[in-house]
Amino acid sequence: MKPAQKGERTTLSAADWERAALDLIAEQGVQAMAIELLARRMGITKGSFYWHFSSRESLLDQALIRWEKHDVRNLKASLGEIDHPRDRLISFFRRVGKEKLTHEVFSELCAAAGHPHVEPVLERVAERRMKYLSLAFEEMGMEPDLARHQGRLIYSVYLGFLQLQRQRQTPSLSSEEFDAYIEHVINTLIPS
Amino acid sequence: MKPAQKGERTTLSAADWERAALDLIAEQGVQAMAIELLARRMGITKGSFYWHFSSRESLLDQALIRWEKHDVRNLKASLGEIDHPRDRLISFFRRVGKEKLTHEVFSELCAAAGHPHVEPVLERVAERRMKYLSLAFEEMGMEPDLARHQGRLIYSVYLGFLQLQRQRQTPSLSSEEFDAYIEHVINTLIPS
DNA sequence: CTAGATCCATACGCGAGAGTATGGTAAGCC
DNA sequence: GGCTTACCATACTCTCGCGTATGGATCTAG
Repeated sequence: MKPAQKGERTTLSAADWERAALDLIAEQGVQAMAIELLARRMGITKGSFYWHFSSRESLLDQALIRWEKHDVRNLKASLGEIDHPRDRLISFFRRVGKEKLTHEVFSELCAAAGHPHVEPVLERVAERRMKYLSLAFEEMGMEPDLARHQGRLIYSVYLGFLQLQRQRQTPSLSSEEFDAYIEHVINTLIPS
Repeated sequence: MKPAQKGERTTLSAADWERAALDLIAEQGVQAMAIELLARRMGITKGSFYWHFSSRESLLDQALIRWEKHDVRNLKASLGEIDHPRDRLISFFRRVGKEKLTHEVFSELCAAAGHPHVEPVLERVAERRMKYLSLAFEEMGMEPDLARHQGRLIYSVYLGFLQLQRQRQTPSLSSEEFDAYIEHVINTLIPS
């Protein structure tokens, strides 16, 4: 057969399923990740799926692992390279809106906390992120306990923002209202 | 028949179904609110349900209305009576952990944002609460714009805290760690 | 050229949960 | 006592989504 033209059939890999799964999760949430729907989207059938994966849960696990790795890289990239801790914290907030897919997935994962396979992921991710944030505050001269609290606080603000976003109650992501709010958050929570 | 003894059968009302529904939502989330499960819990069958309600969605709607009313009363009671705005804001945070059922329901509703019947409720509730919060900041002498931002900010902190709670990542609700954190939040976000 | 491995299609079985159809029982009029 | 109405039980139908069974097609090795 022709080995890969327009919509030509080329053989799929497990990674393809995982990526498609993450796309669907980003759009409609964890619980909507149905394998037959995925199959239709990829122009294929279930038969393929159960060759690559043993069950729906296993796909979910693999997809989550993939996502988490990506998230770790993101964290290191966007926070690890900046040396001044204040800029690091600011960049953490500015990061909202960029890395769209990764972020939308995360938002849906938050909504699916409680799911046994999702919870541990969220736990690890939150732990990592809060550590990074707290560390930055320490480097700015805060005592460890204070820095830890401040890290948790600022991460909560971030999570709350995501929640409001899910409810369509954040000022549209690139308006002056939005910028003003971010400015306010930074001034309030990040010491100069 | 004896009109109401121990586990005696007495005729059920729509309100009973709504209360049971809210209980179930608090425990297992919106999507787990299945009518046959509810029926089993109440020692009854579906036949009853479809006499009182036309569909599952209509039960959900009624239950949400009931919850929202309750929440409005709560807000007015716990914030309206306190005259000093600073205490009002502090009480808003201390309120977490009290009013257990109402709070657990809210948490699950947040997780179910995106559901067409839930979203508008969350929207209204958030609007009301943020207004209340902003108003308190205004009364403390903030300019309106700043107060609005601060209201949104503190509400976000609250939402983020709920999210962490769903992930079992908050210091156990009555430890000194918890108190210290709350103290920190208050000191950081509420001017004296 | 042929046998095995790879990858996918088709057609089932099955349980959960919504909604329907219909009949039964108890209570209150007339 | 018969009739109506309120309330509930039983027994279905239907859909959705997971998982399985099985066979067909293509590719690669020997």
